Amino acid sequence: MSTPVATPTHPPRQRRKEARPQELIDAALELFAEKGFAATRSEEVAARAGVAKGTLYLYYPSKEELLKAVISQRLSSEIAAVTEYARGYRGSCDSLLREVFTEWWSRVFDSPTSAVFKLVITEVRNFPDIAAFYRGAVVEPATALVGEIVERGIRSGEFRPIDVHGTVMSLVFPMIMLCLHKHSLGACAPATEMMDPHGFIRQHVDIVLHGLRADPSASARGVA
Amino acid sequence: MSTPVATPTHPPRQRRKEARPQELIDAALELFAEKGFAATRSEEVAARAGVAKGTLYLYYPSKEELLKAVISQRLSSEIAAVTEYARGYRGSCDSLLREVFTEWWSRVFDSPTSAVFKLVITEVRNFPDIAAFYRGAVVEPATALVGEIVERGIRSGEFRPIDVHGTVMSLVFPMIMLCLHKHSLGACAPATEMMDPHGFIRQHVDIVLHGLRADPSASARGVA
Amino acid sequence: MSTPVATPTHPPRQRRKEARPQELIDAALELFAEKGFAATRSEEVAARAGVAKGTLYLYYPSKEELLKAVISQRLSSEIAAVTEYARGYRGSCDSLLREVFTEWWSRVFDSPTSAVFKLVITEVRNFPDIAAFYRGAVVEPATALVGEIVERGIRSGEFRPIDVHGTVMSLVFPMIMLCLHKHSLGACAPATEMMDPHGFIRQHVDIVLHGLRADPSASARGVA
Amino acid sequence: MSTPVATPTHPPRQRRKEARPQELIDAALELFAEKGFAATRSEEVAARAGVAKGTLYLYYPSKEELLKAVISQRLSSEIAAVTEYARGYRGSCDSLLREVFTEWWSRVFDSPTSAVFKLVITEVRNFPDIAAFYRGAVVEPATALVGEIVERGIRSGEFRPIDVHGTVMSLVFPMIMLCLHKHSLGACAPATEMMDPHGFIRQHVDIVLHGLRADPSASARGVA
DNA sequence: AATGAATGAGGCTTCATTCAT
DNA sequence: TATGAATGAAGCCTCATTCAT
Repeated sequence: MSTPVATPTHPPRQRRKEARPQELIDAALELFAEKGFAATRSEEVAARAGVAKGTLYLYYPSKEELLKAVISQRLSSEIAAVTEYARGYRGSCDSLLREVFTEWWSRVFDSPTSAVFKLVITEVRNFPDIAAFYRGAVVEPATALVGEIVERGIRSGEFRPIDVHGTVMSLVFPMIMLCLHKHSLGACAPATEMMDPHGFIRQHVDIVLHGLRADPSASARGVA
Repeated sequence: MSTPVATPTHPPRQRRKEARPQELIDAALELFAEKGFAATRSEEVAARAGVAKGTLYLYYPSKEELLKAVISQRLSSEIAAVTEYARGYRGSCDSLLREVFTEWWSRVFDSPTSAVFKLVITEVRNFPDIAAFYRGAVVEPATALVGEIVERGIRSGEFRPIDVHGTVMSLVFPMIMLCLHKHSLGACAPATEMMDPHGFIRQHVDIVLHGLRADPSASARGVA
Repeated sequence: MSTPVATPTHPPRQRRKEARPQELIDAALELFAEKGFAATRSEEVAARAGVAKGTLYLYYPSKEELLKAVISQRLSSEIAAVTEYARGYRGSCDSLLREVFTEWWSRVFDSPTSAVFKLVITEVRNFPDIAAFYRGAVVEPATALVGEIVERGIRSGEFRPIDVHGTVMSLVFPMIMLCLHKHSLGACAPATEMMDPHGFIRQHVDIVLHGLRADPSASARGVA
Repeated sequence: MSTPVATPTHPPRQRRKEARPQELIDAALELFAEKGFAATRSEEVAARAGVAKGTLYLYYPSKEELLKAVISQRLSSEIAAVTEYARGYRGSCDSLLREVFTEWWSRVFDSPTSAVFKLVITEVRNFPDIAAFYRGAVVEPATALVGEIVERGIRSGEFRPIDVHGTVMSLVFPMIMLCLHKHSLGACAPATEMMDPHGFIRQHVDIVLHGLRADPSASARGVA
């Protein structure tokens, strides 16, 4: 029995102009990825960010603009970071690819960024702006980065000659799928949690790189 | 593949009511996959199926029941067909897996079924019923089918010892990703259409099976 | 004590597709003129027209379009009718003007049309479309009609030479003011109802026409 | 009419708080007359007065109180001034009326006061307080002032016997209409600006007074 | 006294669903 | 059985007002 108060107690107002945009984006990413953009009410986003309905609109002029901010904010920085990471690496393409994917995976899977993939898959068709942005800021740089390494490996004879773009997708697609899974079926209650995702990715990269290796006997024959 | 003239086109006036449910499901799958469940108006579904708004409700009691019908209808039959296809196959696990995936892929990618994956990814979290159904009717049988073949390959020494479940995912995930892509980014206008999907899948399965082989030189011998 | 009914009794639905638009326009005119466009809730309009909120939007796509329909619907027809009425009249300009204004006034003042003037005055600045329409469909034809009669009277020597456009306004403005008054101060409760409006207009036209007459002595001198 | 350089412009930093209420009222009158009370945001009023949103509420407890202040502030003083002006005038009623209306018109039309009429017309029905105030402080004194002059003219034989109240309206209504016009249609862009308003009013008063004269030939003699 | 971030009631509009025809 | 007019709950967004700074 708490002391009954007649006056409707307003939650204490906080002025936090600087922090709000990020808090709203974080809340929105969670909810949009969980329920979809259309099924998320803007009031829910505000509530999860700890503000009132109207406050959201002080920072983003509409729910749609919020969506665009959510998507553009997370991804570009990750790609840039990994590209930087790969620059100037010395060693075999095999080990560089292992490094790159391990790095990327560690940044993405356990972070909220993993949810962005679901959001993009789900919403591009409704918001063409997003398609253009995602292609230019994510798909192209990432494809270029990995594609160049694979290409180098083929030219050096480390990998057998094979379609480069397809190889990139063979490497990357399962990682994205795992992100999607995490935010869809994987988030549904009574799941026998599918193996350790980090272990899976390590094994997946290993299998693919194994499958890329130039056939030693063939190359032996070719060299001989 | 198309039967040019023979299809018995029923005159539109006497389209019999037995065809309606399937027409509604087809229309709904297209639209739900394109725009998402929440963003699709039930009137649009009716319109695409060629009936009036009210008619939809004579066949499905609510938009949500329609969604469940859409998802449950397409997938179970495919899995059953492929399982049947694999039963009693004689030959190497490598070639069986190539057969199975080729068969499955040819059934799924170019058919409306490819859209179901996007729908499931998008909507499971909002409709827990769907998660249960999808796990039981799709994930488990499919995983079991492929997993058993891989396991057999390992036991027979054809494949190197490796985590089975992970291997299944390495094989399957890119195929699902390609279905998702087809209905999201891939459907957005100015796309350099990513390679031929059938070619990609053939190469992907090849790379992975290559990476699974117990002894490269042995396989080289086998191939040679 | 009426029989209590548990089920929420829905008012009987009526299908009246043909009659709705006019009913909605009539309701909207009353309310917009009474409270102003911005202060009228679209639900009130619907309620006064005897339909539910959503029904309004089956006939007009937005509150603003409803406003435009309200304004354009009433006025054009009145002007046309009066112009028709004046065509082919034979007699003095003085008596023609009396006829025209009596006719116009009898059509407008006691009908809902009187409210349109308030609406136009109030809302033109917010909706430039309305200004263009009103000028073209009302101001210009009406000014032309009356102006031509006055001009004829001047040329024939029946009226003294005087600015024509100003004269038209001297005649018309009090009539419009009376319409405005009827829907503003005049509608506020404890009013000593200002004289009979019809009597006032008759006297006003009489005074102005009196004031327009060519000075008999002057013209006598001029003629002599 | 403008005093070019002499106006003591206060440095904006030390604009003293005594000026604020008038600045707010001026800003509010402009905006309320332009867009209507309901369609004007209180933040706009504050901005036009050069203060922040919150500051408005330090001077007026609500938007509605601000409206009442706007209306009551402007008009009473004008009436008083003109009444004073008319008191003790010696000469014909005809010339007194010309004087009075010229004086009143020169005070009102080119000043912000002209906007008050639109505001009253628009908002009385929503705010009954305003009706009472306006009747008592404006309509009655003004009617009384003009009515008495007309009455005197009739009793003295200068004007023909005619309904006094109606005559007052015949004189005054076009002036108010012109004020309304200035703030509605007249403010909409591509207007062939209707004649000079001052010229129009002079002619209008002339026509009406002409129409009031007891005997045209007598007046002809007077003029001649 | 002044500011402007924050609040939340309230209005416009959409759309799943119902039901008279 | 099929239709589509009608309904009203619910979501997006605005803005008068409050209050921490």
